[in-house]
Amino acid sequence: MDGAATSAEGGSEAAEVTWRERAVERSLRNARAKAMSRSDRFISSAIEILTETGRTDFTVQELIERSKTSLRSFYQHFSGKEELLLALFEEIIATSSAQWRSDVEKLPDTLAGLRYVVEMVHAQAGDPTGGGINRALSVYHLQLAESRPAEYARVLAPLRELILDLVKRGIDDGEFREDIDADTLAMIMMQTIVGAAHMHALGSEPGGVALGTEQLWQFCLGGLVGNGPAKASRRKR
Amino acid sequence: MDGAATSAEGGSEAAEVTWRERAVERSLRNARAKAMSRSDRFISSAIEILTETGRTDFTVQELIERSKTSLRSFYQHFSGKEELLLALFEEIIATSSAQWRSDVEKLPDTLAGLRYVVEMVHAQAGDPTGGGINRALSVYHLQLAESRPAEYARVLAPLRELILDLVKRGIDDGEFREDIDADTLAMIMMQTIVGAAHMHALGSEPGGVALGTEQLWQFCLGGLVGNGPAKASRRKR
DNA sequence: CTCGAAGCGGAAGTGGCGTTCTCGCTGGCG
DNA sequence: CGCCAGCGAGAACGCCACTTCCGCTTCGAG
Repeated sequence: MDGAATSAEGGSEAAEVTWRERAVERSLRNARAKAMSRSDRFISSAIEILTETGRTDFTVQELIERSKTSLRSFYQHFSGKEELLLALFEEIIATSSAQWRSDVEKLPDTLAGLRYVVEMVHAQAGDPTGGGINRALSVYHLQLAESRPAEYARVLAPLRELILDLVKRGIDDGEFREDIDADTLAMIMMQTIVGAAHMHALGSEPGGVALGTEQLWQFCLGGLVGNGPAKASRRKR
Repeated sequence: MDGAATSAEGGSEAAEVTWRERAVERSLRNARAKAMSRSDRFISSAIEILTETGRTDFTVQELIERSKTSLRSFYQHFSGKEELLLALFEEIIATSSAQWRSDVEKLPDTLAGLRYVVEMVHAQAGDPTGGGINRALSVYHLQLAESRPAEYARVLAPLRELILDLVKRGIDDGEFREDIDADTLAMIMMQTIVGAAHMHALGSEPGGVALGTEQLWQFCLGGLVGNGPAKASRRKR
């Protein structure tokens, strides 16, 4: 969770605007700065709980006790518990993706970049230190997809676009197959990676088999390259 | 859902023993037959609700009203709502898998078999008629994986083994890669297929891209074959 | 046939939890 | 100083899973 949860309280700059704005909108007044710090209190306390317990079924009571605030205050900043979780989810995805994107840009080629993303997602899911967050958010993942498809798509967009960019580049470089368009390929990739991350985070690989990052990447690579890629790179970038 | 939900009330023979036994064990007496029919009442009513609403958050009250039974009765057959959902999940997976397995045996080769499984899972997830069930169970999927890892593994075993058998055969025939062992390969396959099914059932493909069965299969095929398969079939079966 | 045990329907009751509401306080700004 | 929005504390409400109690029916053993 390193890059993700740590910067959740510290706060980067660009990526974490959306949910914060929504939270602040609820207390529209000139005391913006104060409201933000208060929203952060809730968020960081929630992160604490999730890190410790790994479950999203904590009570709102527990949250406000830990954050030394009141119920009144909580519902002034978030329309409900679900929106808090959404904010958390968004925050973590956004900051992680931003971090990974900047890391990827330092890597030599597309393959190394995609491989890095696979490694990071998988590693973050399996991280035992504070891995509780991922455990909790894994479960929340599909709940969100079901109850709020639009929000879900929006929240996952940063990661999707990161993968999409890499896939596009891979196709342009002639390294990947061309019989599946980039958007579809990227979506399958993301589903595969995220799905594997869920299983890994929950630690319940059905067959009792622990799935290694390397194997996962090799599988994805095969799917990306396909049987008949334009092996010789056609366009140079 | 045809093969799955329909036979849920009709009842096949072999596959759906486990949960039924557990349910019956709760009312151990020689009136086994009656208890079974009563459990079925709950199950089939639950299937009705899930088919219509696609949500697992129906109230137990609603369930017993529809099944014309009583709360008293419900808790005599199931320890709680969660166990009912578990039974449902198990039933559907087991009967579907059994059906698919027998279908696959009629197909000429391993590739066609695996392709068939991919198609079936994906089609079942996207089926609009009664697709509510899949929608609901998709969300329940990770909840179960988190709250009851052991049950989860057990319930998903039929599908996992079906895929595993096919993958093993593919490796033996020299059609698939050998640098990833069969168990791991099968698990990645299942995760990918099931993950895609979830997205498809929930209808929330993040990029707004609808994922076709054909593309999914082509991707998986690439992952299964890899870059350096023993192209010439080594052992004949 | 009788009687007792067990399953059942009906319905009130319990506890947990998300959410709302009430009230009294406080701190900054005109 | 006085206004008022934000806040803390907590009571209250509604929903829901789950429990418990009562009285009826059924069914099989004696």
